[in-house]
Amino acid sequence: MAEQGAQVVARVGAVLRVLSAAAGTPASTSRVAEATGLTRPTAHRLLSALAGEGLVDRDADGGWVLGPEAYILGAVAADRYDITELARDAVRAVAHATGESAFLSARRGDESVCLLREEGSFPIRSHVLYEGIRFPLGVASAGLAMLAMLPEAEREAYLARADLVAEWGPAHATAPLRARLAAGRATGYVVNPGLIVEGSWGMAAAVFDAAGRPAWALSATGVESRFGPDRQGEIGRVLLEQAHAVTQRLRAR
Amino acid sequence: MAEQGAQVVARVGAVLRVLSAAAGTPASTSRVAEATGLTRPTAHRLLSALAGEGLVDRDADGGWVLGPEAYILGAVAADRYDITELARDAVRAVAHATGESAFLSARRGDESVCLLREEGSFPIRSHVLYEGIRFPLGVASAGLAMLAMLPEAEREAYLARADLVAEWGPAHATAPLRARLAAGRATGYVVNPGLIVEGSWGMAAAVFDAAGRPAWALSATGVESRFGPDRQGEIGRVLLEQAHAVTQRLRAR
DNA sequence: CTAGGGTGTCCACTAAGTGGACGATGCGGG
DNA sequence: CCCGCATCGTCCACTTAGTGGACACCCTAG
Repeated sequence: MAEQGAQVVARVGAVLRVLSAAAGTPASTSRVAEATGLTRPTAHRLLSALAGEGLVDRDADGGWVLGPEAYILGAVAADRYDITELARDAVRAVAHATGESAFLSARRGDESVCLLREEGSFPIRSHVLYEGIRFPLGVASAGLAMLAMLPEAEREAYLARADLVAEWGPAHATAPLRARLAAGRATGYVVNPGLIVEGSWGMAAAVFDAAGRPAWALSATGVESRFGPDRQGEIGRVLLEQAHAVTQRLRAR
Repeated sequence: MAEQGAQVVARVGAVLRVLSAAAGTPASTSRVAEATGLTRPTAHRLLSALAGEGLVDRDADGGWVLGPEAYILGAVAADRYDITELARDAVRAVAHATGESAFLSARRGDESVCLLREEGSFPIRSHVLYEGIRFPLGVASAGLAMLAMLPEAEREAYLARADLVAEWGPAHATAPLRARLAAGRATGYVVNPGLIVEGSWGMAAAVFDAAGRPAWALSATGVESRFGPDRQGEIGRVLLEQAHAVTQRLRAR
C-alpha cells in the first residue's frame, strides 16, 4: 500500500513517462495500460482526466499524446534544467568528428533519457535513440556511462535492484555488466556492443554536474562496422573531450 | 463530487500550474496550498509524491519548483506545441519596431499564458509579464485579443462563467469588458489601459491556428505614456502585421 | 457477414486519500 | 538568550474517491 496520496500521483507519473518515451507517437489506451501496468478502465480514466488538465491530448485517431500544458511546464522548467543550448555545440562536435549520430542524455532515477540528437554524416545510421526515449541505466551506452561513474555504493545498489535480464537478455546479467562498467571506468568511456539492437553500437562518456555527479552523458551510435578497435579509441577520445568541455561549462555557470 | 478518478489528477494539474505560473520562483507548501485551494497536509502530500516522480523538485530552502521530469515532458511535447522558434522573429520585430517589450502568449482554457518575452529598447519597461505567468482570458491584453476573436457563442459563454470583478476590479465587469472586446474586433487589436497594474499598458493581436481559431496572441506592454492615441495606431498596425505573418507561417507548415 | 481487437462506461466494493490536530522547527524581535 | 509567531511535517479516524471485472458498442479485415 502506497504512501497516502501517492498512488494516483505515481500512476500519473507513469502515464506521462510512457507518452514522453513514445516521443510524440500517439499511444492507444490499451498500449498505455500495458506499458504502465494499469487496467484499461483506469488508464482511460486517468488519461481523460489528464486531458482535462491539458497535460495530455488526443489526436484525431484517438491516440494519446503529451498535451499543451506539458509543453508549458517544460518551457518553464527549462530555465532550471535545460542544458541543451549549452551542450549543443559539443553534441555537434561529436557528430562532426566521428560521422556518427551524437546524443545528449540525462539520468532520471534508474533510467537514461535522450534529450538531444544530432545526425551524423555517415549515410548508414542507427535510429535506436531519439528524443524522449528511455532505457534502464544499465542498457544504453549513455546510462552505462553514468552508472560507471556513480559512487560504488550507489552503483552496487542499482545492480542489486535492477533486473535487466528478463527484458534485455543475458548480456545484461550482473557479471558482464560489471565488467563493462569497470572497463568504462578505466578508459573514461563505455562501449555498448550492439546489445539493444544487434549491429547498432554505441559509445558514451559522462558529464558531471556542479556537485561532481554523473547527471548526463554524451554518446555516439552507429553500425557495428564503424565501432571496431581501429576507431574506438578515437571516438572515445572525442566523447571524453567534449563531455569534459560540457562539464566545465556547467561548473562555470 | 468529481468524475471518478479525476480529483487527484485535477489537484495535480492545479499544483503544477501554480509552480509553472511562479516561473521558477520557489513556492512554499503554504503558498501552494493557498493558491490551489488545498489544505496544507494535502498540498504537502501531493508535492512529495510529485517530487518522487521528478515532476517537482525542492530547492535548498525547502521551496517547491517544477522538476526535471517536467522539463523532459515539455521538451518532448515541444515538437507538437512549440511555436516559439517560428514566432521569435515576429516577437522581436514587435519589440524592435515599437521599442516596447513584446510577448507571445497562448490560450490555455480560460487563461492566457506567456510563452516568450523580448525586451524592448525603451529604458522604462513594464515587468508584469514573464514566461509562465497566467491571467484569465479577460484580463491581460493577450487574453483579450484571443477572446475578442472567438466565435460569439464561446465568447458569451466565457463572459457568463468568468467572475473577474472579485479579483480584478469593476473595470472587468461584463459591460466594460464587452466594449473592450468589441473595439478589439473593430480594429483587430485590443488595448489594456493599465488594468492589471496601473500605468502598465498593453496591446495585443490574435494569432490563428490552422483551423482558424485564435490560439495565441502577440502583445506589447509598456508604461502608459507610451500608449497614447499618437502611438496606438502604429503599435496596433505592427502587432496585426506580425500576428498575421505568424498565422501564415503556421498555415504553411 | 463474422470474428477479433479495441473502445467507453458502469457500479459494487474497498482501499486510497483527506484534513483537523498536534508537535517540531526556525527566525526575528525585545 | 528567550519568547512568540509562523511555517513545517506527520498522524490517523473517517469517508469518499478510485478501482477493475464485466458488458455493450464500434471498427476493420478477411
